[in-house]
Amino acid sequence: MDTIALMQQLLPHLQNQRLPTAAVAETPSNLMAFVSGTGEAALPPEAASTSATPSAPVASSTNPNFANANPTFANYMAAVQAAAVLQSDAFHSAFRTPFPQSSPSSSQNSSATSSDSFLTLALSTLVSPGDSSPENSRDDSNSRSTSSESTRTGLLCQVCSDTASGFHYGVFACEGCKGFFRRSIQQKINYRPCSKSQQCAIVRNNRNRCQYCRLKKCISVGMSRDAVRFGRVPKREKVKMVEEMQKATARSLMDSMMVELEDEQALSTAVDWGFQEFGETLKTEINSGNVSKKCGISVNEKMEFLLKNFSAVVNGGHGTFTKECPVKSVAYLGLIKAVVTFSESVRGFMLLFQKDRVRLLKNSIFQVLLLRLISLKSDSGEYLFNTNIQRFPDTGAKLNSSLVAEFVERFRSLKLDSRQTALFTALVMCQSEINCNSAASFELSQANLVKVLQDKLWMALQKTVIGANAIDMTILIQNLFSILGDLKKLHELHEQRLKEVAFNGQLPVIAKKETVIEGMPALRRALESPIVKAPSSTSSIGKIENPSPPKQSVRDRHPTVSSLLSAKPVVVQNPSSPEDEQPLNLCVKDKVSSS
Amino acid sequence: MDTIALMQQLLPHLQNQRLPTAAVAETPSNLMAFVSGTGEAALPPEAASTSATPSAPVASSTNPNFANANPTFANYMAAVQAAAVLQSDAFHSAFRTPFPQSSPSSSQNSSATSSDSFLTLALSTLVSPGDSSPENSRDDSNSRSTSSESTRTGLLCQVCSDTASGFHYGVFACEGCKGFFRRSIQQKINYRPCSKSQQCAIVRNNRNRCQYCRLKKCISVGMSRDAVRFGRVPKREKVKMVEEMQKATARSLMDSMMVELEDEQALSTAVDWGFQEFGETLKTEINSGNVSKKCGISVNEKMEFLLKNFSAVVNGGHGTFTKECPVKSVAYLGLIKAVVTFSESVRGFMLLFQKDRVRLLKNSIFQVLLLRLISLKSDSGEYLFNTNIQRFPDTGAKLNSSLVAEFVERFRSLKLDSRQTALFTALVMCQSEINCNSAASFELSQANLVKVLQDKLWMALQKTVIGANAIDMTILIQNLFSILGDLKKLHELHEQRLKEVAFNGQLPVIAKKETVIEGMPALRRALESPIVKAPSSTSSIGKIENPSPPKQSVRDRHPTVSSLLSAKPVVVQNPSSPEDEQPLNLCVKDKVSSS
DNA sequence: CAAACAGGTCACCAGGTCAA
DNA sequence: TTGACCTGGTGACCTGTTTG
Ligand SMILES: [Zn+2]
Ligand SMILES: [Zn+2]
Ligand SMILES: [Zn+2]
Ligand SMILES: [Zn+2]
Repeated sequence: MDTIALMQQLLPHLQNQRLPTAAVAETPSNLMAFVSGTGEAALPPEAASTSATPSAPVASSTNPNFANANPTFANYMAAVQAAAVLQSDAFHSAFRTPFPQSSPSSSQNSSATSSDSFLTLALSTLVSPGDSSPENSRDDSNSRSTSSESTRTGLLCQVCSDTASGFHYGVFACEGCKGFFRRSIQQKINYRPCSKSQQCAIVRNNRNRCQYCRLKKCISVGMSRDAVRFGRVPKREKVKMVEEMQKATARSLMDSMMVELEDEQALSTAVDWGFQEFGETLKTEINSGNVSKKCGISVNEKMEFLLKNFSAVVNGGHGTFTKECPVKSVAYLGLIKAVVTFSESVRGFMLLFQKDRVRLLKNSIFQVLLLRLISLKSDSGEYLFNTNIQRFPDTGAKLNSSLVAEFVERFRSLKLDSRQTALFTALVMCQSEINCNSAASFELSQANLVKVLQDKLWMALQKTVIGANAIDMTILIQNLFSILGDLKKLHELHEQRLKEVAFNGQLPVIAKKETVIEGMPALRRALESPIVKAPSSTSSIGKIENPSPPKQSVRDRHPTVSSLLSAKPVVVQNPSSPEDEQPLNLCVKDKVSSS
Repeated sequence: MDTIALMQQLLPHLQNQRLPTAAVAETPSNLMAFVSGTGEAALPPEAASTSATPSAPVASSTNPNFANANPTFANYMAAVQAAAVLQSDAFHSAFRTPFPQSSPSSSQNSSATSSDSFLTLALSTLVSPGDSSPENSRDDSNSRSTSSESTRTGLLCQVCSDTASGFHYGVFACEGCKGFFRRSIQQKINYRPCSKSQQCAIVRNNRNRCQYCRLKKCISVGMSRDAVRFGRVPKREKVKMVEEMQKATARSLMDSMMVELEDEQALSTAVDWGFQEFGETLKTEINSGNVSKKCGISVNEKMEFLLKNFSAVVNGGHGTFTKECPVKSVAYLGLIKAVVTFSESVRGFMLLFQKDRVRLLKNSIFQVLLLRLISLKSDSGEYLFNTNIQRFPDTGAKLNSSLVAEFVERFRSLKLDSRQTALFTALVMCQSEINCNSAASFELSQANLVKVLQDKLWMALQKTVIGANAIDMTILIQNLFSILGDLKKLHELHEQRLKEVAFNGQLPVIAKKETVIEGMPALRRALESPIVKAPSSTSSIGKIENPSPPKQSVRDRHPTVSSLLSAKPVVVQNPSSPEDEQPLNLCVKDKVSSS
């Protein structure tokens, strides 16, 4: 099965992991049903649509998570699941627990369709489950009962948050801190007094970097030679142990994040490396033909094809709406994997729970891909992705493509270097939740963690633009975030719309545009804002062909497409007056033709 | 010091006894003492051996590569043990537990005498030690003992594929890459961004050519300051590591084997070539007088002499039992060397570990020699080796010789051409372990390799007999394997018996024949099977002169001499009815005379 | 006893050094 | 600048001792 082969190619790091037979045993019928339907995935949309009715109950009965998925989509789930079973150990955690948040977030998300499970599933499979809550150390059958028993209580070292081996010198401590403290008090060593204000956070990863602060932490948590406790411990301290553990867990996560983000230089460098790595992977993926099997077309066309179909393919789970080249969702797995890999290069990101990482990625993958694509350069330094607004023939794609082209122009006008682009992309990824109204569903600790990460990334990005027009740059960059969020929404909506059109056989695109935008409150608000002045022109929104309503009033507290695109796509000359009257450029065709 | 580290791994118990830690007070001086001892290890072995800690340097001086260069019996045990250390990737655990079995195969082998050391030693010497576990990539200019010894751990630098010195910054890395990465993160170095597309391959030879790509590779393989691991490696990880290493080794070995055997045509051609070379060498060897110094006798007589005495000479390690012409064992070294050379012409055979090659050759050398001898042809196309059943004067040799004659007749009736004979011989060589009950002692990876090699040879051989009587040929060839195995056993037993006779000065050959066969369960079963019907004739086995007990019953599950020789020596007309009543032809004289 | 911890042990590694 | 070697640790296990 070529799907398996593809997965094997895409997931080399999972190759050497053992087969998760337990997981297979857990959901045998489930998998069988899925696998049996895999073959249909290769069928063109027409054939798949004919079998929609009979196979729909099958899909819903096999897995409740995909209840309202269309049949073709179920086939893709099958392919991915089968491949995941074969390849991934992460399949355990991805499927052992009920699916993280397949329906709640998407249902809350106003613009999200109910069939984005392919992306969710792919991300859940590809995003390594290594977060802090589950123990990654104990997975094998350790024969020793004593050590595993004490370890399994989950006690953490009060000094470094590593797994504690017991109660040493009056506190729960790991073997390392125990030995360190013993050595420290045996030979009365005076450590060098710490170069950085004696306030190093001590976690497992960095506990050996500052002996001074480590000993300080040891003493501060109460380690003492006098506090030794011998003999068997009565079970009266169980409760206290658990409390300590949980407190230590929360603290250790934030400490780890702080430590991880301590070195701003390292953060930037790592992101930069990851972004370049991402670019290489992307080039390879595009050239490999997974995206588009049409061999004759250029790289630029392939990229456009990729972007144009990404949401439809990934969310819809079937081929593109055009008949020219049906693309399977699995073909995009390599792209998803590349994004996941890039996310892992963002220091601190891996400290988040897998659930949150998946959500962030799900909300930002289109933007991240777009940013990486439009910043790709050839060896000679020229952009590989060149927008041509007139390229897309069908009217439906015009709005979307034009917006993309607009964004590309604006983005490139910033002339960000490699590092800045990488940081910006990372920031887009970590801020993607902001544009969704499901932000409240973040639990507190994780929200704090994400906030810290965002702040640090933003700080790092800001420091790269110190200079003459730093303020202008900052404002422009901020604007770009909003543009991106709306672009993503528009893109998804658009693709969904076009899909419907393709199925219905009609092309009421222009007439329906109003409806499309209706489903998107923020965007609608942005679109309506210039019309506040002229409410009579509300109906003219549909007539995209000639929309030049003068933008007015101050920038919205939540700047959106309309207000942002109204700015000149070149470096803003006068950033203090962004309210300049500008035409609304939702349809850029007019603008291009006029300018 | 790598020597110390290696020896510590190999001999942890010695290490424990050696360090006089009880006398030393506390850690710093303790460490100093230990380290100072380490410093001495850097001295050459001669100097170090005079010091207080001589064990490790002495052990290191017994480098197996030099130890087995001199094939004397005194060095034999050392060579085998050292070779075992060299061969086995799992030598860690092998020494941790009491050494499994120094030579289980030879002791388990029922027919092997305790004095087959000459053959083993000769093979160990002649078989080139170049197996796959040592690194073939490093052939240039590294005369350092340290690198070659630490190579034995089998760990390579994940950055440059040089020999890794340990687990540095989260990955296995060499000293060079470790230092490079340390320097890179200490001083925040920004290397010049690589002139050629940032895709330099980083290997040992060119790792200093592009710092940019080297650092990139370091990061991409996961080097990080956060990933450092201090202290002793946990047991589980070490075991896992060794497993991974073995798996990787096995996988690469299997890959190499597959590649080696990919071209079936080349395989056949090479074997054919080698077999012909083998024949030429054999002719030269026989004519040289090494085999028999009696100059007057014919070539045919020399061949018979060779065969007749081969086992005795080679296994016994002294001259023949006859006083007429004492032949030293070393005279047969040329033959053994010829066989070894032939084995090297079998593609893929050199990929096996030396240990296994030696074992295979030891078990098959007689058959291989026999096959080569009986298929030797003069320039005019006539067989050089002609059996004459009446030729052997002493009664003891008759059984053996008769069986050989029978086999020759049967084998030649197949009318195999040169290539087929060569393939058959190679197959015999690679399948020789099948007939031994020590097959279970093969470690898995090597057994798999041998199996692949066997399958490929068998496939190549089968493809040469496509045609009318392909099935018959196949069956006949399969039978020949079993005949050969039993022939070898009989031969060895016989020679051993004769040796005893020679020492005792008696000739109770016929009377003892029963006893001889008693020591060989499989053969005894075969011999007794026809006698089940007539148990009274058990004693008549000794009377080889007139043994025609009717063969009956079905073929044994392990076809042996009796059942196989009972088939007609011509092409089987009716292979579906092998149970046909046939006379037992252990002594072929009767049969030959009757037919 | 068995559980649990202080202390010891020694297989390991980061960082420094210095000749090439 | 590189990397083989050295120094100064580090921490996973082990051993001996102290308690319920
Ligand atoms: Zn700790
Ligand atoms: Zn500090
Ligand atoms: Zn290296
Ligand atoms: Zn380079």
